[in-house]
Amino acid sequence: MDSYYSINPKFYVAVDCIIFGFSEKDLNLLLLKRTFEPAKGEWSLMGGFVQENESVDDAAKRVLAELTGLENVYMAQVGAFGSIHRDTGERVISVAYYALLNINEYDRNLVQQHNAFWVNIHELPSLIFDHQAMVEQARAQMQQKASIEPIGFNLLPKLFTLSQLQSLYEAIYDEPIDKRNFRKRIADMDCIEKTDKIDKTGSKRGAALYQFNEKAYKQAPIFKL
Amino acid sequence: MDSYYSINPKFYVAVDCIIFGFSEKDLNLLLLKRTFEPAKGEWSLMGGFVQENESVDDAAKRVLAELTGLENVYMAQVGAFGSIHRDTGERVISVAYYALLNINEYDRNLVQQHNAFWVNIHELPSLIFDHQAMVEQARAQMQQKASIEPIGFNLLPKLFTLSQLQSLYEAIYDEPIDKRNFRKRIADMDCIEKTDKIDKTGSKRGAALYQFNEKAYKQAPIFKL
DNA sequence: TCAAAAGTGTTAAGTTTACACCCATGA
DNA sequence: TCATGGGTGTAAACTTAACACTTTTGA
Repeated sequence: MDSYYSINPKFYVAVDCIIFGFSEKDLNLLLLKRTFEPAKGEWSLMGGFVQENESVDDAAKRVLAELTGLENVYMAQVGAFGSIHRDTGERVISVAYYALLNINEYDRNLVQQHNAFWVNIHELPSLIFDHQAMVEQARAQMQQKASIEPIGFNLLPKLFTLSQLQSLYEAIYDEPIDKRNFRKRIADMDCIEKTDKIDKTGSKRGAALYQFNEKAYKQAPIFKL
Repeated sequence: MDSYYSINPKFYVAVDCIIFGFSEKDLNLLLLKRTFEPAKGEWSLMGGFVQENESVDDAAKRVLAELTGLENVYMAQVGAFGSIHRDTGERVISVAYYALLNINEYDRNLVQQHNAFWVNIHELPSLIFDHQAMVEQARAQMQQKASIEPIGFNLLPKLFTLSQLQSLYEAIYDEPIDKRNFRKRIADMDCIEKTDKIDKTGSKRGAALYQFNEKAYKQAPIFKL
């Protein structure tokens, strides 16, 4: 049944991952200092080629797992990048995805093997090809989505303090947030609930630990930060 | 220089177009009743395969022009659709785009040759493959974008009445808008300006014709509807 | 003369912003 | 005892939403 299609050309299709982590009150990206061609020695996103036996989404998940050892990570598609000469080698059409993960949970060995490093989002190096455009679009889309859907929690531990959550959103929006107004908004959302646990590591007094309640969110999918 | 890539498979890459028009107070899509395989006889979006000598964006423009005869049409990418069996023939990865055009300006002959028809968005037939998902995503993205960027004007003639503009936004949001509140918001935007022309076709009294001022928008890119 | 669309302001409700002090504790 | 981060409420500014009548004119 290939008769309708076979006059058309075929292309390499890649996926590239914009991997966000949150640490030290800033967003970070997991980037490769390439030890392989093309563009050996330069910085790039983690990427890989789509294979026959996987969907494009699955390819992105596989590539992320190859670098981090993680599965079931939150990912969202940024879009397709299809300029003719975007890859300096051969023509490759790439689909970019961003991933949000807890920066304390990944496979250090794999990351080291790939010569990958967490880089503060305010100190990004030049990236190969159109990877900078991918990062910019990912950042804008993630920011937009984080304001109306509870995706930010993927960047935090299961239990977190309100100060941590506030710092996270300050990093996402890249602007300061008023503490009292922030806490008022949190209090209005049923899906963020206080636990009886206390974090003593961040302050002398100790801060209440909160968690995101998935079920409560599904019952009342209200989220605005 | 293909040595790094050649172990990887290649794929057909297609583009599919969600073509929006505005008529009779409703959004419409330009759809094909297919006269060709695969899925002959069924309804689908206009699509085509990416070629070697064009970017993916350019392929989308070309495919749109093949059907409508139009160039310089507003288009935005919806995203890549890459399930393994999304196309029932061979594996095809498709990138969807939506287009916004003035429903009075297109090449009737080309459209007829392709057996394409404008269909009210509330009366869409079943579509092949994952085209319905493409339409839903396109609709959501267009709605979101139309609220913060002046893309809606692409669906109207250069000169339009405020009633037309209001009907358009009611169609985009699929909900009624208060006339006085709407006109107040328009009055606050420098980029929408009254001309000295009057439309006499829509009412006995006649209505002032307005136009979008691109330069004014660039100087003060403020838009909220 | 009347039907049909154009045009026009005000008020109440709700949302957002700005802002400062006391608390608990470990060092 | 004091430095550090945790925790709390109110009032003003702004934005949004609700609402009804007069005007013009061609049929």
